[in-house]
This record gives sequence, C-alpha cells and structure tokens, in this order.
Amino acid sequence: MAKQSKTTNAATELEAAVLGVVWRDGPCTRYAIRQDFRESRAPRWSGSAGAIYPLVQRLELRGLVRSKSTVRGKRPQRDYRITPRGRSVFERWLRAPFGPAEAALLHDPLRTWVLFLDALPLDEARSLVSGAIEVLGQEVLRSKEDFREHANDKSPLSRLAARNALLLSQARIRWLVEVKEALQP
Amino acid sequence: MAKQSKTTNAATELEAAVLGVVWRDGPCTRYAIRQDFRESRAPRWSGSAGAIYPLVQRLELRGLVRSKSTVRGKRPQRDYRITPRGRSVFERWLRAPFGPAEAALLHDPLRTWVLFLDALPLDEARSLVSGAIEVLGQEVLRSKEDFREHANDKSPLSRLAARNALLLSQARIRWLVEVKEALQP
DNA sequence: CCGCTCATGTAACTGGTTACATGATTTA
DNA sequence: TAAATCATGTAACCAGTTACATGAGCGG
Repeated sequence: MAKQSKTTNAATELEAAVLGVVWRDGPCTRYAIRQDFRESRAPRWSGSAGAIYPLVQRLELRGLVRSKSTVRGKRPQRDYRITPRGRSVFERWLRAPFGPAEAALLHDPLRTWVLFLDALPLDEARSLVSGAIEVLGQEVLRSKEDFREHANDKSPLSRLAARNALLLSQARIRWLVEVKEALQP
Repeated sequence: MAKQSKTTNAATELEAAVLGVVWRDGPCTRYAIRQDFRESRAPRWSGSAGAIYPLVQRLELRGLVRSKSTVRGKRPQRDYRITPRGRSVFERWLRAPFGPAEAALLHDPLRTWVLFLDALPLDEARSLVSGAIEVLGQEVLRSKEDFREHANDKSPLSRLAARNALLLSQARIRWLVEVKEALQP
C-alpha cells in the first residue's frame, strides 16, 4: 500500500495532503490543518487531532515543515510553514503520487454490496437499489452546490475537485440503473 | 467510520464481505476466503492471513459461522459455513449497508492529487495528467476483460461489478480530460 | 526431489480512530 | 456570563498490514 517514508523522502497520501495544505495555506496552525480535512467532504480522513498533531510533529522532525511560536493575545500557538526540503518532497509526490495499483481501481462499497444482492428476494433487492440511487442523487446535488461555491476561485482546482465528485456520483447512478435493470425477473 | 459489532449484530464492511463469501461459496476454508479477496481487483483489502483468520474466528465465536474439521488426505482443515444467525446478520447488512456518509462520496486519490497540481509548472502538470489518463485507459481495458470473463455467469452480479469498475474509470478519465483543459495557459 | 500451491497460524507494526482533558478567546 | 470556537495535546483502541513460521500435498 502506501510507501513508508523511512528509506527515502517518500510521503504517504495523508502526509502529502498535509504538506499540500501547509504549502497552499501558508503559515497555519495544526488546528487549521485539521479544519481543512474536517470540512472537506472526502471521507477518507477525519482530521482527528490524534492523526494530525503527531504527523505534523514527524514532518517537522524530518525537516519538511518548520514552526514558529506566535502569540495571539495571551495564548501561544505554533504556525507551520513548508521548508524547501518539504517543498521538494511534496513535488516528488506530485510527480509520482501512487503506483498503478493504487491509482487504478477505486474502492466502491456499493460494488461489494451489489455483489451479494441475490441473497435477497429480487423485488427487495430492486427497491434497495432504488434507495441507493436516491441517496446518490442527493450527493449529486451537494456536489453541484460545492461546484458553485468555488465558481469564482482564481484557481480552478477546487472547482475541479467538486467536478470529480459529481462525475463519480453520476457514474455510480448510471451503474445502479443498469443493476436495477439486470435485476428484472 | 464502520460501526463496531459490539452493541448489536451489526457487521463491518469486511465482516459482511467475508460472510458473503462464505454464504456464496458454501463450506470453504479460510484460505479460500483469502484467495477470493486476493484475486479480487478491489484494492481495499489484501486478504492477508492476519486479517482473515482472526476475523473468521470472531465470527464463529459470535455464532455467525460454524466450522467442521474435514480431513483432506492426511491434513486436517476447517470448512466454514454460514449459520442461520449469520445469514440474518448478513441480510441485515444488505438492507442497510452503510449510512449516507459512507455511501456518498468515494475517496479518489486523484482528486487529492489534482487539488495541489498548481504547485507544479503548468506544462508539467498537464503532462502528468496525460500520464494518469493513460494509466486509467489500461484500467478500462482490464475492466472490459473482467466483464467478458463473467459473460456466461448465471448470476449477473460479477459482471455488474466489473461494469462498476469500468464506468468509474471512464468517469475519471473524462474528468481528467476536463482537468487538462482547465490547465491551459 | 524440488518447487509451487494449499492451509493454518502468530508477532510486530502502522496509520489511523474515538474520546478525553485543558484552557484561551470570541460571540451571542 | 454562558456557550461556542480556537488551539493543543494524549491515551486507549482498532482494523488492518507485512512478515514470518510450519507443514502437507502435488506436479514436473
């Protein structure tokens, strides 16, 4: 799976994403990094403190980010920024984000689910599929909304991310329609 | 994330998938279950012994599967089959496979990747995207092959699973083409 | 008889998670 | 002034992984 960072300067996907956030959002606290993950609709990471704080600590030990204690009011806090070395590790990841194996096939829980759907009566299976289609329909709406929210960004990338979510959801819906048709008696 | 199975008879996704394999493939060894996951192109689980053996053990403790020692030749082995209780837990999972949160948005590593692509020079980013498109093109071919392999199955479900992979890959390709266009100077 | 597959099993590790605890600052 | 948010941090846990070890059976 994701390569460990011991041998070279390779980064796991979460490490790279954190480096990316620090790179993009300039000096920022770990709390802000967490927020970025928590607000993102991608379900892979929760942005839990227990993940982010130690990870950023490790990045600093490896010299990929550095921090400066700034005092906002009375409370001290640490603002992190990416170092040149971190920047180069990040670029290396951008140039080789993952092997073909990882990039290739997405894990779709619905695929697992459908695989066993004939353990249920046909008509029930069909109505469950209809339900899933509805849920995904709402997901489409959310993606469109998300897209509109980034309509005026200078960089198109956030918009494109929302577009990714939209296209994937639509593809799944079309697939589920096929599934439903295949489940006719 | 995935619910724990302590409170009720709920099953995690892997537990459910294992139950499904045992249900579908009749009495089978844990080794055979592992093979099923290892041969599957879905990257979520490796089918490692360290995952499957203890998990099946736990399922047996919970009364969801039972095993019988059969002796093939001289070597003893355990054949597992699903119990009525296991069957009902499995069906419960089929009826409520996941909350909207889990079902909703797929995690696409390419989405994370693209989000930071403007850390690279435009032309390099564009050529990286082209590379990704090519990789996904091969993935499409594999899915089509997979589809053909299940062309004569009695049940359409394996074919539909391959179809899911195909549609998702095609959607990602179309998306990457959009990304490439958006990266024009 | 050598190497591959079948089959079982365990130990060490990893990359996260939830949950908790603390306290400052801001907002209603 | 109470409640929400900002900000940091840690402990316990969990579901998986890799890697290793063992040994039977089988095909070339």
